[in-house]
Amino acid sequence: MIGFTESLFLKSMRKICPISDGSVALMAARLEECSFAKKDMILRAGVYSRYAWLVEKGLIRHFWLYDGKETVTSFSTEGGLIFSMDELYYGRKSEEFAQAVEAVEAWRIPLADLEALFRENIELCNWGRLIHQNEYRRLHRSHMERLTMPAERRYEMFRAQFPEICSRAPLGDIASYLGMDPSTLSRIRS
Amino acid sequence: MIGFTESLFLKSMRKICPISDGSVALMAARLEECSFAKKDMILRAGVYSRYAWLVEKGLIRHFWLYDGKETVTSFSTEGGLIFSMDELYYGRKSEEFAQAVEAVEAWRIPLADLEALFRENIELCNWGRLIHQNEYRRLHRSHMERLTMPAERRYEMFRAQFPEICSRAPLGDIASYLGMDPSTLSRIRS
DNA sequence: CTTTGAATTTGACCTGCGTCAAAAAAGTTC
DNA sequence: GAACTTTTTTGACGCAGGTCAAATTCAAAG
Repeated sequence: MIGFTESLFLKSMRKICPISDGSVALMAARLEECSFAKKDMILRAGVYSRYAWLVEKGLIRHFWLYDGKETVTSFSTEGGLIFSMDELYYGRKSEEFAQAVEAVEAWRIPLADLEALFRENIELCNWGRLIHQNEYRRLHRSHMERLTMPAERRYEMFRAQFPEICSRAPLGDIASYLGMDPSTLSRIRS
Repeated sequence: MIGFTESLFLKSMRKICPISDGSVALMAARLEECSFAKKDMILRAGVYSRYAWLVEKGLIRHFWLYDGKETVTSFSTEGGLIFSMDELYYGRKSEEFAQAVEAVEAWRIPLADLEALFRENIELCNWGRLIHQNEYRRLHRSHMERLTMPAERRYEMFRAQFPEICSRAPLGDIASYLGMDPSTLSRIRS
């Protein structure tokens, strides 16, 4: 894999907010390359992971297991940050799974190091805050769409906002994310 | 109204994380008492509000207006912080309304001052972060419930988690929050 | 290639919940 | 407390979308 300095990941970090070379170096010093094959679990519910992953390539789906049924809560792709919020913020075991849908290349960083970087470096701290805020907005919007729009319209919205994911993720996962049956989504698509 | 130092609001702040008397004083210096009658709008979509409100007493509902239809997104009560995330984080006009359901007593603080407090004071900053995280969790959970549970179960969950709001808010608002028809909730209740 | 299992499509049927409407109850205003 | 508004309850009915199941296409592994 290419170095962090030339990575797609760093590019997308810098699209969000300014990060000086010094801050990049601080971060890069903690990173370790790693990769996952299709279907590998990156996070598991009921387990401490101790790491966060910066996604350079690939597609990940996040889901809940509830009453034996999977519910997809979000997707991550190039530029995404994978971690268990339960663990980073509350020191609890994760309630969510994260699984590679496509093969994934990433850097991993110990959660404790990430936390320290956030605490000590204002640029990285702001980056973390902005990631969190954007995630909140996505969820809020998706919740509203679920409450106010019929299935077909929800799919259109999704396609408009995430065309890339729409073509890369399997139908079943998208249907689950949108809160509808796979058969319903299949019918909508035709 | 009583002083901020003896307020319920401060008590509930300190339940979330430690706040020294010094930080309290910093905050108190910026506060101004204010109140709202039942049905008063505290935030309006399409408008800059310039303030945040610390709720000492009363009940507020937050909602979206979409296609002429209101959708309740959350409730705030004693100890809650009311502000437009669109404005504080993105400098944009609010997309949400906030309206007093019961008469409200609160302190208001200019958004710019709140931002400065967050930026400069680590205790207040952490308090802000925690509020935000809790809000995210609530939304996440509520979204999952909507995706995975039938109407009746969703109401039970709501009642278990927010018994207070459940008895104070009108049926119509709770139904909207839970994403069901008022008539459905009325039937569930009996 | 062939096999085997998973994902998607398609059809027939069914049901939870929304819609519409009207009556009853509760709250507001003068 | 009478007139009016708003909220809640109740009933009849319909449909979007779920469930079940079988057929088909796709993908991975040997």
